[in-house]
Amino acid sequence: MRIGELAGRVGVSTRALRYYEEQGLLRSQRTASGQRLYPDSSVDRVRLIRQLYTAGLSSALIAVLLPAIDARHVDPELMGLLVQERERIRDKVAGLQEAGRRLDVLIGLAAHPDARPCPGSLGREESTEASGSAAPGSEPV
Amino acid sequence: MRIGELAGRVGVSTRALRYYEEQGLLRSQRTASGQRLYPDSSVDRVRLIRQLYTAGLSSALIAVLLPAIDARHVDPELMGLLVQERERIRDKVAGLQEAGRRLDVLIGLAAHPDARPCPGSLGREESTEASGSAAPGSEPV
DNA sequence: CTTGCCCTTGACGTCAACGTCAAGTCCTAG
DNA sequence: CTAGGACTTGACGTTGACGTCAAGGGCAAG
Repeated sequence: MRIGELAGRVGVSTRALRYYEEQGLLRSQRTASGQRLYPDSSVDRVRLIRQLYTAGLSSALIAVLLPAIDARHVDPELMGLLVQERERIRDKVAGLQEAGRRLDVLIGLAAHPDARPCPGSLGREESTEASGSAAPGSEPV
Repeated sequence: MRIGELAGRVGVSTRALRYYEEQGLLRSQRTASGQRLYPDSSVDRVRLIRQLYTAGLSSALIAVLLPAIDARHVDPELMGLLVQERERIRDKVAGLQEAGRRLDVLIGLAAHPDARPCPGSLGREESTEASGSAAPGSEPV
């Protein structure tokens, strides 16, 4: 298939596909006149690329990752990056879930305006400071 | 405290703190000479801002969100954005976890090079296509 | 008074993943 | 043959959250 059809199937722009190729993430055959031709497998391939992008991986890392996925083999120097990136993803998930709970509290607040939310579930948790020297009132946020 | 101390405590740059103020996320008192002064509570405040940022929320949304958090009340027009953003976070978490599992497979692959990974756990899942018209060999990726 | 560090505003730079426009080529339908 | 849509490369624009540099003021120690 040509680039427009692939773009339409996956739901990305043709610009993006050319960009992926430029970054070494995607290859293509060419017709005699220079137009790109893709096999059907490119659909899944681009979906995988998108998935890695949305996981926050950079083009450079994806570029070294894809051959490892294809060969089902990682060499040790890549291994470090992989473990490190895995940890980053874990942290990111935790942060997202934490923020998600915050939003849930706010959303539930509107649904049940009477039920008081758990203290500290909306920020400023450890307010255990008995701040004595501050002039009360007129304190900024 | 002044801006440098706040930055040091939270672990962000002074530039970031001024940027937050510029975006309406953070306020400060000023000394007679114009230097910013923050109460201790700003430490938690900035941590909360960082958390919302890392959750992928924009400055604009955080700017309308923070007063709602403070007042523990959301008005209906904000409510829509909130639910929408909640859904976006949920999707993002799912995408991240999926990519995390992919990385886990690769990592485990290096640890146990013999155990064969589950088919499809490394991309190109539904390869159930018996592609008949493709010339075998010399097909691009 | 000077040294030195912290602070101020203003303005321009950065980076990544594309969007967008330009000028020309390819190809299919009628 | 011609219209028009799909394609090519090249190059510049965009966006958000800051980084960084410039030029100057504030302030405690020696």
